Amino acid sequence: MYALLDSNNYYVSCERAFNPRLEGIPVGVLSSNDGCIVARSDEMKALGVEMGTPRHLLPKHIQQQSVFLSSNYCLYGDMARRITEILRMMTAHVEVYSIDESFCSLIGYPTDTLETHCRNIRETIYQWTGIRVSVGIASSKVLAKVATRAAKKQPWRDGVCQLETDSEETRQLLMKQATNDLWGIAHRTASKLELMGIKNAYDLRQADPKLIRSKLGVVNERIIWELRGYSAIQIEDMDHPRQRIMVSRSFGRTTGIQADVAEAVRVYTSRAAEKLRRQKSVASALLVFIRTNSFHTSSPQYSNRIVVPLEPATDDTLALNAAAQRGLQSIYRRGFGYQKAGVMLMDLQSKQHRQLALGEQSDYVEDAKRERLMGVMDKLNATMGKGTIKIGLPRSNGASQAKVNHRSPRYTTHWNELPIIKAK
DNA sequence: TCTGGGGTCCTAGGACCC
DNA sequence: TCTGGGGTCCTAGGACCC
Repeated sequence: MYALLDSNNYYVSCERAFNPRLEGIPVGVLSSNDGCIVARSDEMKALGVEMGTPRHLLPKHIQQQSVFLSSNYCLYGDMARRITEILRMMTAHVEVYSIDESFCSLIGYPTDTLETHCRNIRETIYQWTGIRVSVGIASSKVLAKVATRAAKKQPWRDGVCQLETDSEETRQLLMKQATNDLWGIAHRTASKLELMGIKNAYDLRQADPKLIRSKLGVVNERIIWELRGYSAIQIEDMDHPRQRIMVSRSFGRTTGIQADVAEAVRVYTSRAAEKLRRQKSVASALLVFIRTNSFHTSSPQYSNRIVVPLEPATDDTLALNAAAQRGLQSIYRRGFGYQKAGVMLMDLQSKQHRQLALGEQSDYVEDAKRERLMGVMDKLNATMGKGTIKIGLPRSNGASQAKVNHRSPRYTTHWNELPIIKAK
């Protein structure tokens, strides 16, 4: 059996845990550059605000009655770690699926105690972190998702819902759930299913797996088996080493200055390299891309990318940045207003098992020096704050710097941002 | 004026080989 | 007019997730 724990309106819940004044009013958390709404409180959902809406397109009356916050990933990430710790304490095995969702294996607990146990977990998380989670319990991940949805939507369940695979209750829920609300099925697949007469999750469960596989591929066939209660989907735990590492951002404002773009690429490459070293991998190739603002249709558009091979495979910020800058130079064109750049590290392998290139001679002395330098850089940046040590000349107020105008304090990770409470 | 970022897996089709 | 067949590997793009 699986339990899926899903935090309600996670980013908003984190903000509210530290700022009770945000309770009961529409709250939206914004994407980078304060552009789009990426998390909404129930009150904001009730106003009809859709996920991903650009903030500036919202009607005025909604803007006026709502509070908008820049995203504070430091805070959300730290709170997520605390929740995961609780889960590891209270269940046999935890697979972290995303920042606000984890699947827990409930092997070893008698079936009739599962719900009580999950209520305990839920209460503990609330007491220790102030975050409300919903819990769905079922024999497969897709059914657990369905259960979690019921736990959220049906108040009388009080946040926890356990589903038997073949019960009437489950059948009713599946019949009420449109296919495109199912995990793994979005509107493209849903419209294809509709043409085949499959409108809800129950229809899909009854469908012929072979037929679905031939028409829509193995991914959708697996969903049928999951709906029937068989476990058919494996997820990658978030802690597993990544196969690609990407860092990209929209700039705070568009720029036609090459140095601005070069700086962005340098900063993104450093970030990506840190992530690479943290998971103890090396990259054999790097992709750089740049693009103008595609929303400004009246301005000339340009977008390009290039893959730069890295030989030997490396995790060294300086080597990676040299490659990234070479790539950038070859695709940069003057006369455009750039809005976004990004760096992707590809063909990652474990550093330990790294293969030497043909004819490569490793320079142990030089390698060891670089290794130490990177180690010191990472350590300083980890203990003294991101960006304590950077490569290249420092520039301030560059165009690529993101706009962050409404960020809450990083309550749990930065002492100096704690609000000061004055004693009388 | 302001329009996110970072991932995964699967599939189809081309290149290439014998 | 005739124009093999089957396999592997790689890549780009589609679809989906939060």
